[in-house]
Amino acid sequence: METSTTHHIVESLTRAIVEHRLLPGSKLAEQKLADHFGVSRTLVRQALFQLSQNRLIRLEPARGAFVAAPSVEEAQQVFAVRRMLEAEMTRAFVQQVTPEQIVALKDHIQQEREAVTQGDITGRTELLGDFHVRMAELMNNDVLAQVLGELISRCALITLMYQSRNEAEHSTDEHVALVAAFEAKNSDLAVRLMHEHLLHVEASLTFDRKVPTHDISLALA
Amino acid sequence: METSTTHHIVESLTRAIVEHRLLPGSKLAEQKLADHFGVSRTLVRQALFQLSQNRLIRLEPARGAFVAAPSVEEAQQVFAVRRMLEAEMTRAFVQQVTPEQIVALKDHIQQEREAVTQGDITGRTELLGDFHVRMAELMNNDVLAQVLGELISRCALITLMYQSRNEAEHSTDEHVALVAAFEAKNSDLAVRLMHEHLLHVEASLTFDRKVPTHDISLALA
DNA sequence: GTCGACCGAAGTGTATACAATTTTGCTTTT
DNA sequence: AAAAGCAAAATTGTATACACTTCGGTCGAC
Repeated sequence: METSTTHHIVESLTRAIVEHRLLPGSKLAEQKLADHFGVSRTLVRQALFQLSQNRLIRLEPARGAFVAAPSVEEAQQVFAVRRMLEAEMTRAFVQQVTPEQIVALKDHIQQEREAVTQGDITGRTELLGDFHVRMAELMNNDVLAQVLGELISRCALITLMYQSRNEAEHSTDEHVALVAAFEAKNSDLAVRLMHEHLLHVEASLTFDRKVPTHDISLALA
Repeated sequence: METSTTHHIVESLTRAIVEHRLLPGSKLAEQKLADHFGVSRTLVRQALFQLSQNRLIRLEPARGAFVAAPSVEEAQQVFAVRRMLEAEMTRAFVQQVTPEQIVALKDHIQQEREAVTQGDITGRTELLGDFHVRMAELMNNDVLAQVLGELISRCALITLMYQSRNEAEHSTDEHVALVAAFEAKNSDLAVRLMHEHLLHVEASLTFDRKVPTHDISLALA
């Protein structure tokens, strides 16, 4: 099972959703997607099912697939889980940090800066999330990396739905401060910085505007 | 999408795997399952794909589906993530605990005791894991409950692969101690107890025996 | 006698055909 | 004119057919 064709469709749709080329609430008709990718509905259905597991789309019985529109409550819950998980991840990270890991994270931050200066919004958002996944990977804990990756993938859609002011530089600065705390092996400081960092990211989202956005956007699309 | 038939197949296979009626490494042939459930391969394939997302089975391209055999490393990683996540979950739980929640957890522990005295091994294992999910549900955080539920579902297979000595009573006792700490609103104590509890559960597994168990068990089955 | 290649059986991967449900637009009725 | 009902079109759900890969075994060569 698990062919590369299906994976390609998933990747393509994921990018389209995260890059906001497909707006939340949009219908994803199977035959149209099949025609577009030049495959049968079978493979499209596999891809849609996989995307529904990632919470990027919603499947309604006998109605079809729609781009997900995470509610404010769900967004806040995702961030609450991230704060719980990443606080302790940070503590464990500092306890076993190596100079090579510091270098790897500093490299990553450099990539973030380049994306910011080049105005690459999509790549920037992705890199900012990847910083956290990279930490998990550097700890050699695949399970942690996977779980965190799923959470952050859900955050990507949330961020793109609710983000208001430009906050990329701020996030990168906080990443720099985090790495400094890692380097100093100051785990209490690192945990606190991580906790505050995630609070800042959540706070930068504009939950206040009344958003049945997806219904309207469906009409516009 | 998402019919109830597929869900029924998933449930049935899940029970069979968790109850060890299907041993790790066993092949799950699509046509045989289709005949058994009286449906076409289409629905079986959907179910198998869903089970692979839950990490209960492994899909090998052009080879088929096999009951998963989590490695020792993966088991340890899952427990490491649980410790990170549940430590902070516990802290948050104590901060917002209500008398009703305490009652709910005590009720749950009573159920655990009944399963233990009745020798209901499967129900007992499930209830011991559900205690942790119940905490997440009581916090009104669906995302947390879902993420934790997935981790604990993976633990179920791990536990059944590696568990050695009878540890159910011990776990229930530790749940009692946890609830006592919740009731006293002693978050530091609760966090420490939860951390140690998970260490105990992991320590009760026998990672030492050399386990290419799944190959052998395939031969036996 | 052992190793290797080929052939058949079995099983998976994909496409297509058919059934069931929903959606849509028109007709009819009030 | 608005609403309810009905029928046709479109879309999803399921089954089946066919192509391709893998697995087992036998036959043949060395």
